[in-house]
Amino acid sequence: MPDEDSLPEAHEQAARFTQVREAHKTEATEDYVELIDDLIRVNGEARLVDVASRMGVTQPTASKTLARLQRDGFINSEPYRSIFLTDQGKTLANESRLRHEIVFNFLLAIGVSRDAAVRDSEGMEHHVSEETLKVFEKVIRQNSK
Amino acid sequence: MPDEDSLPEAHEQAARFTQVREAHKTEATEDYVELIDDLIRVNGEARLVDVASRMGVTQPTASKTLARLQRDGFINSEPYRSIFLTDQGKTLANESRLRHEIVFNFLLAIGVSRDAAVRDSEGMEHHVSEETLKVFEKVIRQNSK
DNA sequence: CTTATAATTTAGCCTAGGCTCAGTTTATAC
DNA sequence: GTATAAACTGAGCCTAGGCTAAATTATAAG
Repeated sequence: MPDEDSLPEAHEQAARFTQVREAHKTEATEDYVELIDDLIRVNGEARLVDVASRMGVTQPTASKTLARLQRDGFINSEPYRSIFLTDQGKTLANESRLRHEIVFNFLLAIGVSRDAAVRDSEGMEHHVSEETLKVFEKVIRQNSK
Repeated sequence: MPDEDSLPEAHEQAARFTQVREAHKTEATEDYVELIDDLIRVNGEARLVDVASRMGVTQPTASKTLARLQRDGFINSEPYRSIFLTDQGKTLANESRLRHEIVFNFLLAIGVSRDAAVRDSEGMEHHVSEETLKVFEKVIRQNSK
């Protein structure tokens, strides 16, 4: 039961929520470039139809999001053609994949089932700070010995 | 380097992203009721001005969100008066607080600093499944021995 | 080589959640 | 008890990210 002292300072609490909102803004971008990178590796190219079906959205929704990614310099694509990552997009995709893998392997390491780890790492990866990520890596290393 | 087999089935991958999007929809609601509950405990009442400053948004933004929470049955409030949680709101606030505390204590238990734990638990709490939460609790118990 | 199908885009609509600026209501201070 | 300040609301705008329906372009089949 919290008492008077139990509330953090308003501006600190506000800063945290603001930070979470910032993270949300980049989530879609990260998820899309990560997926596009996967599709290129595995299929040789990334097509909108696959992006849409794997993101679980309709094609017009994927199309609109991809237009934003292009506007912001993460991808390149000609109308009706397949999608390419820019250097900026590749960098973000690599960072996202690494982070995703660390969170996933960490969950496995502490005993979470493969299924839940797959599901939870998708949402968690965007909200883990560098510091926490380092701790996750340490736990993974300890467990693999 | 992924090969042909490395992509999950499209419908499974889609289901995960859809699930994360669902979680996002309830995030704001959970954060607001949790905060309102805290304010009532500590201050005796929850006022919009405090909700806004602690969420890090302007008063009109908080006002609009609170209108939605009222529409959806989580809070009650008369115009220009303070905010009360409905039973549904209280239930959600309790669940959110519990979940938040588990994630926070788990991060501390594995060696994350207090500051980072405070920050990361805010974003992570909405993306941790029941199964993973149980594992987190187990780790907390092991560490407190 | 034409026709049918599949992929992509465009247009238009919706909700959530940000914002500013202006107005109204409530509380506070003389 | 009235003036000022603080709290709250309302109007209107923006972006992101969902959707459907319809048009366009590219591809495949005969």
